[in-house]
Amino acid sequence: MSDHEFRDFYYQAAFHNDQQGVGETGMYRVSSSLQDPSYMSFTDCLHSSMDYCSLEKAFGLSPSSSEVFSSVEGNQTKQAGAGDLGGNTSEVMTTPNSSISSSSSEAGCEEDSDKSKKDRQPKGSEDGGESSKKGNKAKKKGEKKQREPRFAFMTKSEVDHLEDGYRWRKYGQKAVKNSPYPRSYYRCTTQKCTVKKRVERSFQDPSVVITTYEGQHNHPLPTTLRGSAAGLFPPSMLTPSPLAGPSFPHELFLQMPHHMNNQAGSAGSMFAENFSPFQQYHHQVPDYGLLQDIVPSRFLKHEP
DNA sequence: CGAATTTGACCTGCGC
DNA sequence: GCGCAGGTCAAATTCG
Repeated sequence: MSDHEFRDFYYQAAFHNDQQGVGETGMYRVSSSLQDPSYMSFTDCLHSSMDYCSLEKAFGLSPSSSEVFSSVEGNQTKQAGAGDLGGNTSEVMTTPNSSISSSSSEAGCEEDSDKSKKDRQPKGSEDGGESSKKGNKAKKKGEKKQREPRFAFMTKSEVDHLEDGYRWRKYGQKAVKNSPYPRSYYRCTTQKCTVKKRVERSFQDPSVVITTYEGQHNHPLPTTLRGSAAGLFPPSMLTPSPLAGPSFPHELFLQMPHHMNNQAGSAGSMFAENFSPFQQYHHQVPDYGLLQDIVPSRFLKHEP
C-alpha cells in the first residue's frame, strides 16, 4: 500500500464515519470508568460494549457506537505505519463525537527487509557483546528482524496512554515531525513478551490518540491490573495462542482483513498468512459489504 | 528501595 | 555522502 492509498483509506474512513453519523458513544473516553473517573480505558470500553453479541455495536455496526476501520500496510514505504497517521498530511479526520479505530496491520513481513526500520533485537541479544554502552547498537546489521504484525487505531481520549489491561513500560519518547505532540514508545513489561506500542496524539485533532500495537502478547492479561482486566474478556481472548483467539483486545483488529491488502494492490497476499486464524471467518461471512472486511464474522453472525 | 519515567545520545534507513 | 526522521538504549531522576 502506498502512502497515498493509506491516506485515502483514512479519508474514506472518516467520510464513512460521517455518513453514518456514528458517534455519541465511542469506545473511547467516557467519564465513567470504574477506576479512573477521567476516562474509560480501552479495556473498560470493550468490556462495557462487549460481549461477542454486542461487539458489532462496539465496532460501529450500530448507530451508537464507534467504528473500526482497518487497513493493512502492505509495503510500508517509509514506514507509513500508524506512526504517520498523525504525523503528516494524511491525518485522520474524526468527527468530534466519534471514535475511529483504525487498524493498520503489517504482518510479519520478513520481506520488508530493506525497509524494516531497525527493530533491533532487544538489547543484550545473543551476540554477547555489549561492548560499550551505546556502541553495541549496531549489532547484527545483516540480520533483519521480522516485523511483528502491527495495527493501529485511533481513540478519542484525553489521556495518551489508554489502559488496555496490560502493563506497559515507557522506553522512549520522540518528537514527531509535523506534530507538536510527542510520540511515546511503550513495551509490555511482561517478560518474554515483545509487544510494543506507540502512542501519539493527532496533531489535527488533539483529542484523538493514535495507538499502534506491534506484536502479539504471548501471555494472558495480568490479573492484577486495575483489578479486573483479565475478567473482562472471554477465555478465548485471554488465550496466549493467537490461534485460539485474540489474546488481547486489540487483536480483534487483527481479524481484519487481509484483503484490504488486495485493495491496496501491492504486497497484499504476502500478509494473508498472518491473518490466517481469521481467514476462516472471512470466508464464512455472507456479503456484508465493507463490514465483512472490518468486522469479524463471528460478530456479524450474532446479528439478530 | 525497586519500579517506572524522563531524556539525551546513538543507530539505522531513506531521500536528496 | 549527507542530513533528516524514526526508533531504541540506558543513565539519571522520580515515584510509589
